[in-house]
Amino acid sequence: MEKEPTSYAIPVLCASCKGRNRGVCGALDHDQLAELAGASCRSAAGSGAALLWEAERVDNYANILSGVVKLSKTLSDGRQQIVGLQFSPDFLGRPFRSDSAINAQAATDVTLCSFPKAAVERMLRESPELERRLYNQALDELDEARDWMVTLGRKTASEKIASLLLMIAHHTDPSMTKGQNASRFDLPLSRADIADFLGLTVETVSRQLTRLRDDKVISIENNRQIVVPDLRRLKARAGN
Amino acid sequence: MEKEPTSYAIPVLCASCKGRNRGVCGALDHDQLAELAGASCRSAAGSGAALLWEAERVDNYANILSGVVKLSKTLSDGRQQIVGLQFSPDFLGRPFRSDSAINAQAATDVTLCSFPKAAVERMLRESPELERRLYNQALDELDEARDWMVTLGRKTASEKIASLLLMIAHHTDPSMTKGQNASRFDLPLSRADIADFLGLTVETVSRQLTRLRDDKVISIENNRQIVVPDLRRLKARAGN
DNA sequence: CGCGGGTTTGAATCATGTCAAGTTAAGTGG
DNA sequence: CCACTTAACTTGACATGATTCAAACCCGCG
Repeated sequence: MEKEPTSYAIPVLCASCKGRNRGVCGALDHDQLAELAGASCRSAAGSGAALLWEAERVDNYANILSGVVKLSKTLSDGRQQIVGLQFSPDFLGRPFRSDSAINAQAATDVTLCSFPKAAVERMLRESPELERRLYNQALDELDEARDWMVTLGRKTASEKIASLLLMIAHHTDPSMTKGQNASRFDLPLSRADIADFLGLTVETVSRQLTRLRDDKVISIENNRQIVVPDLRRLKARAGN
Repeated sequence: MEKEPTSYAIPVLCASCKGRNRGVCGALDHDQLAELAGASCRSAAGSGAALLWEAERVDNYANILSGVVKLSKTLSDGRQQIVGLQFSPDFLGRPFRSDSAINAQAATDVTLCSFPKAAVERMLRESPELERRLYNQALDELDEARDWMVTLGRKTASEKIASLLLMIAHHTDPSMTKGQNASRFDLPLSRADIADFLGLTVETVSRQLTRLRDDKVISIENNRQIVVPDLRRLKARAGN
């Protein structure tokens, strides 16, 4: 395919982009897409890479094209809490504030499409449709955060683990959208990450996972691959 | 003051309204304000009153004019978790979704200014400035929810209590905006509410409060009135 | 005065954390 | 291909912070 000089063409990069219609880019018309694509920059980050760190103000936003990003906060004495996971095609970054005191780190290998802050903020002012999408993502993240507050505050360790497995399944197993009753997926998180997400220790995470395995609710392959033969049984363990 | 027939007048109700410039109404011009005011309706609710309940779809949004509203979620077996507090002039309601599965209940006596859903949503489409404000409120609530995730997941009982006291002070003690080092305020929550907010039991809440009192970090008058002679000492107990 | 809701206090129990020791799996270099 | 290293994970024994259950307390109110 040739690069079209006119602004009506979909930019080359975007044409093949999985985020083109999902995610925020779906809100843009051809002109806007071209403008943003011109300033955009694809990048890959290996598992564990820091994407944005505490006070260190980065002046980029990004779309997540693939992989999983963990958002976390740390207390001064080192205790850590993961406060959210982001999946493709989520938008990464906190508009209107440069100091969100939140860390973003690649949980798995990740590919991003990043934009300079200024470009996004200009478009935000021009396109209510773009702002609407971001607003909706924020509302969804708020709903998720509140769901996790319930999990963190009121569920037992094993309920927490079950809830997390369900959440990961929903976000990463494509067969979950259909009414399937079984699921298979890779854990994007290490045991330590899971502990930091659920407010537990690695040891408890490990114990509860093996308990779920011993009870035949899940089976574990290669430490990271989870198979759920009967989602209802897992849901029953999640305590909602 | 006479009611002005022209749309350039500030509606009577709004003229004396504390939420006029703060909160979302500040985003509206005279016309819009007049339109919304015409459909609006003030109401008072006593402490404990349900403002919106689970599936029960209410078709109103509201501004909180005074008092404190608690947002909570409940598990099927009755365990409850408060997932947020709202203060004047916060906007109450979840745009774009009628089934947020969240409960809103008056924590104290509350006065509201409520609007029909349809009116707000129409204005939302017409006024990017209004949407911007709501977007910003959502982002702020998201930041707060994530802060609480850290508190719920990684702090000890006494750190949780100290953190809550600081948060309440910030929101309800007007002297907190200045660099004051002391504070005095009323707890808008019962011990049971505090427990539901912090993922504890009433007993632990009580024990930790008396421990803070015995250690002279706070003093408690009438069970609800808290005096903090030295905010730095309280902050030191909050574990950030 | 007694009643009832909210709160405090005490003693026993339990879930989860802590500490320490294995085990597994994946390199890495000889 | 085999030691050797290292990080991630699991398992066990013990300690402890928070819950549970029970009782007492406080205070406004009929």
